[in-house]
Amino acid sequence: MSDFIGRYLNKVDKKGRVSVPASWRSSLISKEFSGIIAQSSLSEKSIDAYPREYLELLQNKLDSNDPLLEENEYESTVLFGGSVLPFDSEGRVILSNSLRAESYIEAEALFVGMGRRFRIWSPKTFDEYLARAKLYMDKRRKNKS
Amino acid sequence: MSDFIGRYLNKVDKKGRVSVPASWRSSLISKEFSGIIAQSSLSEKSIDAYPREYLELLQNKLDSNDPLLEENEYESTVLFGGSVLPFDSEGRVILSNSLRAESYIEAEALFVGMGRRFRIWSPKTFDEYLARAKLYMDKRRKNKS
DNA sequence: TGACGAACCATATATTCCCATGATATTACT
DNA sequence: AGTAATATCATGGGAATATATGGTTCGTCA
Repeated sequence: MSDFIGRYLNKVDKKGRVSVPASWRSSLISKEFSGIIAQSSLSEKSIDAYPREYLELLQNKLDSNDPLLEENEYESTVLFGGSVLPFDSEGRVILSNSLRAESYIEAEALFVGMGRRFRIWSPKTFDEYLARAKLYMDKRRKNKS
Repeated sequence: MSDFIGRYLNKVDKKGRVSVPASWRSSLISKEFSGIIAQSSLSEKSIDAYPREYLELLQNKLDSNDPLLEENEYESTVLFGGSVLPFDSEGRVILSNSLRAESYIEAEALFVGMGRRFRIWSPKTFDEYLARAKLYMDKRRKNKS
């Protein structure tokens, strides 16, 4: 079930193209669509990414709700209103200018697995995040007893 | 399943024409009708849009209710009273003056997927909406435990 | 006959595909 | 084990194609 594991650093070329880690691709390929769904992360300066199947699951959940309720509209917009990034023939995707700008990604993109989904970071921003995460984990470890 | 995913920014020419994202068109083409059903959103300053099939779904839902109830009458009028916007030969639709005025759309139209339907926004108005939506989603994320 | 809308045509732009190269890892062989 | 042969993957550039966009013409209806 955990499709996206590990950390991969790839280059972004001047067209904005970047290779998606080869070992992840099989989880991102289906008959209907091959590629990733991406959007600026709500909580971090990074790109949230997931397979399209993930959205089908959400769709099922949303179908049983009232589509005209405001909260369901918010959800639909945020989840489905991201970017669709199809693979090119060598398994790359194009990160649009806005996606790159909002995540501070320039020449290098760091793919970080999160199980069912993954994130794409600028290496530097990720380092800062990691430092914060470690601090949090440390505090948590000491409080617990 | 989820036909309308992603976000596309297209230009509106002086005749009010705008291209519908090519990847969405196949979901909007059928033998009976090719184009979109659109109307000013009830809740937001945007245009609600969907394929004609979407109306069949709603029809089924309404059929299970009492047609003589006042609220069902309202619903039918609003949902089925939208504008019919057929494609021209290159996959564009014409946004009427009133549709544009009510959604503050001028030179640019932003198509935002919502799964089974989509909305057309002025970019600026959408930014404001997205901020609100993110706030809601963030609150929701934190409440969950 | 003039305004309007619909179809048609032309071009610019963006996207996708295709091929070439280099790097790295893996396997095979002596 | 050491070295050669092979395969996989990342990367880069250019050509071909699809799409978006803008303009013009034609017909219709008021």
